[in-house]
Amino acid sequence: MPSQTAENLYQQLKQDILEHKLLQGSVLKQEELSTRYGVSRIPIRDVLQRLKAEGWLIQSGKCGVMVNPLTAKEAEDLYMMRMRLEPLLLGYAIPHIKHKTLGEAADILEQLKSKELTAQQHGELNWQFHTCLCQVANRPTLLSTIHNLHQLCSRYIGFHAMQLNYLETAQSEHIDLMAAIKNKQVKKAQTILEKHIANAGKILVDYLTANTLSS
Amino acid sequence: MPSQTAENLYQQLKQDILEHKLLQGSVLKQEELSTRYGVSRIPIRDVLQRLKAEGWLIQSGKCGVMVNPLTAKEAEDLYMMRMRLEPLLLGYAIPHIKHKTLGEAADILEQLKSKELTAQQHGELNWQFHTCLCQVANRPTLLSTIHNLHQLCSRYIGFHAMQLNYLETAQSEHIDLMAAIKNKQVKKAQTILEKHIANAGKILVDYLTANTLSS
DNA sequence: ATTTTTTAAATTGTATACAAAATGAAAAGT
DNA sequence: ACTTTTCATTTTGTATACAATTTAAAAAAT
Repeated sequence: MPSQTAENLYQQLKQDILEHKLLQGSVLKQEELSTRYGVSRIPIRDVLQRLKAEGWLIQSGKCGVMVNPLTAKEAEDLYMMRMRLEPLLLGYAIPHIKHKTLGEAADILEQLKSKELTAQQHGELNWQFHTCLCQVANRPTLLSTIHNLHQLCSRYIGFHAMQLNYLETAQSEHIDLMAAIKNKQVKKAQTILEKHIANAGKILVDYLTANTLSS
Repeated sequence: MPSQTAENLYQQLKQDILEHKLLQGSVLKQEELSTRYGVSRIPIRDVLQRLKAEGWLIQSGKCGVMVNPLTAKEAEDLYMMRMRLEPLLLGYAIPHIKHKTLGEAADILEQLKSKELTAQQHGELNWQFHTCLCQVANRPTLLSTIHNLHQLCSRYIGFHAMQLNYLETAQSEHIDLMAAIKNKQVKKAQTILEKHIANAGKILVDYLTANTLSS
């Protein structure tokens, strides 16, 4: 096993980036992280490599890594990709979705109604909703790519109050989506999902550009 | 800098996977790699983490990594993703493509005609052709995702003689693509590219399933 | 004043060494 | 014969220590 502590370290660092405890654009020193998380530099290095490959960190200068700054452009790219990939996965999944799975999805949707969710909780539930529906697709490569995109997107969600009015529309789109899936209307479900992601992306990108968070 | 030797090690390992010097499905031991490449286990670990995140290696059992086996399913996923993402990037790029860039692309296309190319050389040229056209899009996030997909695909290209008849059709599609780009016909260029990738993917997947390389 | 060069501090890269865990084979039990 | 348990071996995980590189700050030169 990648050793429970190493896995924890990975999750912890990611969460700290999500919660802006590690600020975007800040350069991370291995020694610093080492003392911060109470481990030596080797497990830190392992995690840094992974997070760099996943897009959480980027190279800073000749050596050194920094927390990938949030930009409207990256947000747009991430949503554009999700918009094109998630319907594909859903298409594979639908033929294998059983009533039981739909029930589970509905449950998660219910939990998503709560207004008392942190950004991570919201992101986590949202991902559970999608995985719940898509795990039966049995497409590990596609799934892991999409999972990574989702995670990176969650950095942007909950950046400010922005998500409040977004949640309203999202909920009704999710319900439409569930209905189409139940009726095995693949094309229709894919279109709904595509538009759903496009909407969310547009709201986000507009917000980010309006707040001139660099382009 | 990620130290020239570490970067070399990364490239070397990738190439050895491409050339089947490290066999698909084989479990890699850190110590073994350490002696094989003449470095200690630390740089090996760094590279393993990265290759795992990029999809070259996967977890094997509780600990240990193995060379991700080639499957028709993965190939299909990779091509499906490229099919949906590359036209998007091309769309961003076309408005910024100048005559000079088109000339460079044509040069690369010329080199691609050669029948005396190894699988990697072919893959490298193919990527140069696409990057050459798409770098002006100025979309780093999208580009790096696509780059990774390309690299993973190159494991499948040149798996056998299969690519011979593929190359013929690819060449003419590339020419059509160039023409559409020159005339700034964004939609048309995107459609050509999408179909081009779909074709290549279909040929590959059919070949792989026919040769019953697990599904 | 501005640029270049030098130089010292900080930081990463790597090796060695040891601890913890996992693997696999032998032994014991059923 | 087959399963379970035990135990030795292998392999990974981590810490410490040192070398090489990079950074940036001070000094020198234009």
